[in-house]
Amino acid sequence: MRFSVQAEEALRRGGRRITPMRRALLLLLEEKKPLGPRELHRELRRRGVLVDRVSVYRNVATLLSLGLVHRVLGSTAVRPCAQRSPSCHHAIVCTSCGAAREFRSGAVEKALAALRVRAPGFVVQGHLLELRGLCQRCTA
Amino acid sequence: MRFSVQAEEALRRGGRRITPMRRALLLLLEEKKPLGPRELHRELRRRGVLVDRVSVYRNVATLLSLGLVHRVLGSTAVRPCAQRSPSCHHAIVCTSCGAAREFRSGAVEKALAALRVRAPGFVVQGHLLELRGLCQRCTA
DNA sequence: CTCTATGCAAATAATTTGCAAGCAC
DNA sequence: GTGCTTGCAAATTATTTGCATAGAG
Repeated sequence: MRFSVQAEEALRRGGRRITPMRRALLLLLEEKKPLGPRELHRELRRRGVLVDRVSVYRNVATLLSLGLVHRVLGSTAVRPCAQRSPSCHHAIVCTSCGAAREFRSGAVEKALAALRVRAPGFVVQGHLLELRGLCQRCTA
Repeated sequence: MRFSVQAEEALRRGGRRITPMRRALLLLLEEKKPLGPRELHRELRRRGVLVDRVSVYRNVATLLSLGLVHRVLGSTAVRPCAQRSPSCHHAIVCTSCGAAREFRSGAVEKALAALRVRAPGFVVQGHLLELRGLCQRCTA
């Protein structure tokens, strides 16, 4: 299901409301690469959604707290979470243009599951895995 | 080899100098959990190293640029890199107290290596993997 | 002695908070 | 109508920059 649609449902379930700016924000996150608060703000305004900077901060915080987005390592940029597992993320991020997408790998998941059991004295709650490299377009 | 020792060598190789504050900073990073600039500053002062906040920023930036430390997820805190691979990090981080350590897993590395080959159109340069959970002390 | 590192001051940028008014439901 | 949301103003906090001086090699 599309991210923006399921995110709206999750917001409703959480007692939050669907406002024009939230809708615009979700659509933006859905179609663009990971963006931070200031970039989201700029892009929203460019699209004619004249929203305040502070509201972007607040909404990003809301989405984070509901587990609908997650931060990319080492930055404040966020991207949609796959619904299947709110605490486990596998992303592949371009170090040149910042584009990101999720990926699945049975082998990696299996290895991580095994690790989870063996982690000595550690209760594993989730994990984050990012492959970093150059996407097709940036390679050319 | 101890982090602080190899870090000093790397600094020298990079034409950087070994100052009292750098020595103190490296020792601090070696023994404590991941800390951000302000925490590092506070802790250094507590230890009697009366350094300026700005210098901490500059030195953290230096260590990052030399690949001697890396940031942990979603924060500006840094921790020592394992020397073996500057672009690949496997850390296990406590979501309660912030303690972190590295781990190795042959299974995970093998799976990632396989992935590296199959990543369609993507030139993989490295990866970051963080397990998040509760450490032994925080579980009790 | 040469060149990097540091302290200090100050400019910028990022993020948070309080409150009144607006709008989703 | 009720309560979550937003805008606006302003406070805080984080980070960067310029420049003169100190100190490592």
